[in-house]
Amino acid sequence: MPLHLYNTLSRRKELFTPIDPARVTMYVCGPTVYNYVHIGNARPVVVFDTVYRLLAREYPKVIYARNITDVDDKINAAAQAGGVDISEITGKYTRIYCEEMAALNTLPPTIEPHATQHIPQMIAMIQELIAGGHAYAAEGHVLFHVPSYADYGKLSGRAREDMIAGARVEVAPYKKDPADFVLWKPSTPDLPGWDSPWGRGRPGWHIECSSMIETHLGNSIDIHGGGHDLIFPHHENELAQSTCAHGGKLYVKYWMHNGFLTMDKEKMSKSLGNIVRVHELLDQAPGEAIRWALLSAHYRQPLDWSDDTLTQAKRTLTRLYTALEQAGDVPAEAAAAPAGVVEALSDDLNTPKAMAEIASLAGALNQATGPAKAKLKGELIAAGALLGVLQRSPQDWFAAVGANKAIDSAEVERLIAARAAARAAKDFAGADRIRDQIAALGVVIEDRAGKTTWRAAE
RNA sequence: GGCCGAGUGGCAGAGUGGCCAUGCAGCGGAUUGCAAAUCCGCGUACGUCGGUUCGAUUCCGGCCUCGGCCUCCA
Repeated sequence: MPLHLYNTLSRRKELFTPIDPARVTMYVCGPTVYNYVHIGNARPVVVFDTVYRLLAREYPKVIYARNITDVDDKINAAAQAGGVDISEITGKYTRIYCEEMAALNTLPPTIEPHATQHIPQMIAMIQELIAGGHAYAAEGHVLFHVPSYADYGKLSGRAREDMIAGARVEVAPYKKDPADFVLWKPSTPDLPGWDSPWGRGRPGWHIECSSMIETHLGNSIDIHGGGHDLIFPHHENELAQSTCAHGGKLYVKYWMHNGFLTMDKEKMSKSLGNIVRVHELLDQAPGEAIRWALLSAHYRQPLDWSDDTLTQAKRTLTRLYTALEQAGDVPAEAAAAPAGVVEALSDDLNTPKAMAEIASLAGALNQATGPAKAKLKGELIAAGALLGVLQRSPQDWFAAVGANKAIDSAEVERLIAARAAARAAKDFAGADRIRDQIAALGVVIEDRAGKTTWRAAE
């Protein structure tokens, strides 16, 4: 089956046909860098990394941009609270973010544009919007005039009347229409700002993404992704301003939004304080296990996070790596990912189904003999590559699982040798006692093919 | 209030108008000195009430419960 993706705009799965097959473009909203990210923030990154892998398999050139928002009131607040320069905050957390995402086996995007490096482009776009009658300056602000775009509300499925009726925020006096949103706002001397035709100020949130997309990807792009909560107002506003700035040209062909990660069924968010940070989880499990856990539910479904989620992911990966390890006597044959896995992913990224296929593949590998074994091994690794897992040696995996435990490997080896001696002497009671000692160290041993191997227990 | 989504076996989580998801956990067996790993087998799962149908967890309608967005937010 050719690739189908669910489009938020049409509310249905659509056949994916790129605007230009020679240059497929995807943009995903990245983080505001003012603190460590939580596991919910990592979900879209892993999801769209998987989309990226799938696209790259099919198209020769895929340009994937993921931005860094490095100008924001929260950054200003963090800098002020710490008594440091803003760049210190953004630099630190950008670096940490990139490291953490890499630990989740996400490929680096083609481009990681920073908002502060696109101020002139933002100003230019705002000027075009003013010239086109879609925006106006007022009291140092520039606002997008929502009634100037007839299709406003189409993406989020909101009627104007409902929005006005539901408006809970006091409307700023300089707004011509309550729904108008900020493109540019004035800065005080102690805040970061740039000179502009409207005085010293800084950009509004939505214009950043529109501008970076225009700069790096073009007027029309294939896929725009992000979390569900970005549909309104962020993506709705982006859609309005970009479409208006480009004379009505198509802005995004496929809008994709991932569902939320919840904690006890409630949205994980910094404001609720129920967050689990990625760097904390990386102390508990390899990034690969976190990735597997994030992909274990379909991306549009909610995923409730618990300790058990991660434990199960670890166990499943251990089973898969064990299958690879047991096939260690044959080299992996160069193979393409099996059709079942590709089919599942092509159906709007059905990762749970792809995982089920991978599990059957591992089962088949465990039973295989002869040439089939090398082929299945290659297929399992190729399938894993599409999901961004199973790309290391089983030994590396077992070591990584035990990495957060202090295991004295020399002691383990000594005990294994002692047990081997006891077994050779048919002193099984003694051998079992030694095995209990080994287990007490948090180590599982396996006697296979005349050899004893060991790995860390979970 | 408006818009959107969800309710599947002990847990996680796909999917389908009639037959198997898959993984973890559990039980039984094979294998093993015993284990571990692996393999085989097992368990009357689809919120609720109606409707359509030869047949519905799957389609339609009502209801209940939960969550999200409407304000910064992945």
